[in-house]
Amino acid sequence: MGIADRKERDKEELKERILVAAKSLFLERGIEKTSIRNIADQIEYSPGIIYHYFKDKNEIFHALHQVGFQQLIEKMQVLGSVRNPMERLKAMGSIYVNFATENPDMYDLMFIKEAPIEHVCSTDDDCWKEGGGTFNFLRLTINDCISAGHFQGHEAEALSFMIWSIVHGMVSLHIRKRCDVILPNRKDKIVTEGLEEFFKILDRI
Amino acid sequence: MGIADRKERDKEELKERILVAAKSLFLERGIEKTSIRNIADQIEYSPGIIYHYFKDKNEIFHALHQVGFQQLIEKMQVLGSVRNPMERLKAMGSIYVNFATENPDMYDLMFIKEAPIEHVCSTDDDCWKEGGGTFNFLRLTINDCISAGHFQGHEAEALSFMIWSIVHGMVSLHIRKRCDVILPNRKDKIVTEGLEEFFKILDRI
DNA sequence: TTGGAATATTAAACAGTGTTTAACTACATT
DNA sequence: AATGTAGTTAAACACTGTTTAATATTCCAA
Repeated sequence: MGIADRKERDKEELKERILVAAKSLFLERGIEKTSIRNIADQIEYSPGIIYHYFKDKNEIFHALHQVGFQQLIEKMQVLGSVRNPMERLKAMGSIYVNFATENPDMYDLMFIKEAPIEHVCSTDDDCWKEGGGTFNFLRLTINDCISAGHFQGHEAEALSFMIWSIVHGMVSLHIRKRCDVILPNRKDKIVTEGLEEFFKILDRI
Repeated sequence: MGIADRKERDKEELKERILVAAKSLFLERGIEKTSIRNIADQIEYSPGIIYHYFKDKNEIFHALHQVGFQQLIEKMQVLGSVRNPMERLKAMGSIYVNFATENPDMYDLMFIKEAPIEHVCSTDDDCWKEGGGTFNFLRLTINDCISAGHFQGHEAEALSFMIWSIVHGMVSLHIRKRCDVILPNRKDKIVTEGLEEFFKILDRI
């Protein structure tokens, strides 16, 4: 059935165009100021059409945030070549912080905004498998570190959560402008400098 | 001039009533779903009146977030009695995490939301002195720890920022529901458990 | 006590928002 | 050519923050 196939492709194509439009608008004006009507204007369709492809606005930004996770996971690929688990952990921290610094709006969407996670919570199938995969990778690395004799007396999962929180905390304070206002003179460097302080601690554990 | 005084008091009173209404609405439905009209309804005035007391919606929530800082700073008072700087640092972490867990919406407003900080940035007088005071208190404690021989080789300010980020990271991942979805089984305990992992590290430094 | 100035308050409008509905158009199949 | 279906739209609904001009209310001096 070639026609049904073509129709299917057309549907996918329009869905993709909606996503592309949503992404470009979102990256240049933020989530709040990207309206359904803006997106519709960009793709030259009427606003109503968007609801035939996405349940609501949250679903669009959930789809977008998945693109962000693909980017992040891809960046993490190089970690396979880092043998020493402690070095791997550090490299992971650097990649994470770099990703957030280079793609602040995407990071915001993935780890701070409520919109995409609300969509996950309301459709309870696979619970944030994108983010879950990333966290699992961290947990495995921590396990390797423990096997290599580091982090004695620690509990792997809670420790992984805490270490994730270190990098998340720094970049989210930066993204949500609490650095600008508390350390205005070193606001741009403070995240990487904070990361170095974290590395100093890792060097002794 | 008694009359002018009374007028001044009346103005202050209405401003206070706006704030009280805003706070109760905000705490039960969030910032986005608290509209100027809702607040006006609550105080039984027309919506326009609010703009005679506050420049815009951001200014209202900036005022509210200051109330939150007063609460936090008050909770921090007991720290004066903790002599050992490392113990003081730990106690500070516990207070911070408890505050965030008990007042998640207030914490969100103070450290995550964009609304109040945007107001700070647009009116550039005293740059977030509420938050600045809290951070300064942490910095002083860290200095005490360094004087007592801890954290050798570290740079005080960047270290303070990183340590702040540990607790902020944990509570903000929790508040913005990334714990629910990644560690659903231990979602409520994970923050205090993460804090314990942090304490374990402090015990060796 | 009354008139006028100043202040407080409001209704109405503006330009936008997400979302739903019923109507309409275009097209593949019979 | 007629029919059924899928794609698309215009219009409406109930909201939003904010500004405006008009209206009440209050105060003070004459």
